[in-house]
Amino acid sequence: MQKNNISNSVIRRLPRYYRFLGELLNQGITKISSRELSEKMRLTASQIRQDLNCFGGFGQQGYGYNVAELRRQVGHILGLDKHDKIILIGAGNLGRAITVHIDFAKYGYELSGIFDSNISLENIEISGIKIMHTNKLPEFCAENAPTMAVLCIPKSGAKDMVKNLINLGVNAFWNFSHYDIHYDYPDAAVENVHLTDSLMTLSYAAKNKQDHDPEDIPKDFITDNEEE
Amino acid sequence: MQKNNISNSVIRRLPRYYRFLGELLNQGITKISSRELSEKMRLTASQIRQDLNCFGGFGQQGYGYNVAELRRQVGHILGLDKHDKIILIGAGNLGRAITVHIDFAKYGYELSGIFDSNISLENIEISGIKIMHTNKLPEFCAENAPTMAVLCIPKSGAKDMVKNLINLGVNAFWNFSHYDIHYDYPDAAVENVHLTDSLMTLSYAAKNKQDHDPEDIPKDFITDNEEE
DNA sequence: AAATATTTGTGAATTTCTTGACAGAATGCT
DNA sequence: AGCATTCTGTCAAGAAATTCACAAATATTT
Repeated sequence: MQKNNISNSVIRRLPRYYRFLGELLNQGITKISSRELSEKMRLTASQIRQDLNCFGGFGQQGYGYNVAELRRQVGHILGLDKHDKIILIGAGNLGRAITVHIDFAKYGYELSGIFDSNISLENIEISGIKIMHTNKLPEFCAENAPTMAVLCIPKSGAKDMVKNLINLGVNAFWNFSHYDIHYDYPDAAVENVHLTDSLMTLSYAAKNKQDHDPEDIPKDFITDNEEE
Repeated sequence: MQKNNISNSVIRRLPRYYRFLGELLNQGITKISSRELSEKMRLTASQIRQDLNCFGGFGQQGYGYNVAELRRQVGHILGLDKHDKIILIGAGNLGRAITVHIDFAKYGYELSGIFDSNISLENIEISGIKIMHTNKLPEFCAENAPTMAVLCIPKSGAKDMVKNLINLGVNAFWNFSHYDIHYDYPDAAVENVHLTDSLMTLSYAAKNKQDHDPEDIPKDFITDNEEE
């Protein structure tokens, strides 16, 4: 079904398709054409058709796309129907905010454990999950086999933690620390989040908005209409 | 100095350059060639030279780039030396985490106010800043003239809030809500943050890692070596 | 039932982005 | 001081991403 080399550009757009389709579904819209969707998402109809066709022909000529079915398909492509277990390491401000703010279940993950190396946090509950000390990780992973970890720890402790987790069978990392996992483990699936990059990009946009023309909004900034 | 049409691809790379240069500076490295930097950042030397030359010739043939000076220049391009005021709207979990976790001063912004519509949060302090009720916004903005706002509020209240803020002189938004500002205010500078997109992209990578070849890591995933 | 409207999937054209290659300039070694 | 080495800035080639254009298929109207 899936052509073997999907470009990164396409993959990065899939979550946005998924969100918009969810929104349409909430609004009770059952079918949509690439043209209509392109207007809502502010991109070209051609791009939408190209993107979707990397994975198969989900549409029907003369009709368009069935919203529910297309969303299900995109979700499947993204692996949102896997129902894997995920753990979170580091129950500081960021870790707690992510625990509360991100609805993991909505994206096919079960947040099954929260860990911190600070013994004084042990047994404190966040969103109904008790924080465990990191020395409980081997036991927990042997029992629950989580495949993904959210890293909300400082760079200093990250290297050892990743080594540990890799050995315990975790091979995907949502990495809010600034340690570069790929340098040591090129085979792990890694998504680095650098919120400050986003802030700096905004700073650039703000500066260049003030200075000159109120024209040419870079396309990536025109975006997003959504649920939640 | 700045050629008028800098592509979005280049702009999105600037924060990463800035981070790496900061790291080099911390390590006491005073000069670097595009080749050396390319090895550290895992991209081509040609791209680095091409990118930097969009903004001017910061290097010297036979020598390379002066790290401190280049970092200062990139910071200036990004507008990190503006020292504008920024406010944060919505003191929920996410808002509090951002307040504590993001070092705004490091990127040229002074977090000067935190606002929430929940009256019971009034006067609670986060990172030394007292939460104010949102009805204090007009007075506060008249006095302090913040130019940027971090939006940590639900989509439902976002539209009215943005309208308000625009009228109060705020024209840049770090938008964690899922309301699409650009639909109504095409001239505002907006950076939308969709953490769940990042999670879904990771899900895709994790799935396709398990399934087949341990080859072809998409280039965007190989990344980032950093301070903090 | 035929005619007209839509709308997809796809190959080709176009545009954008990245990489390669090298002249010219500065460095540092002997 | 001369010579080999390093390294930038830039132009041109190559690769990748996006858009255009249209045939084939379905839907809708008359």
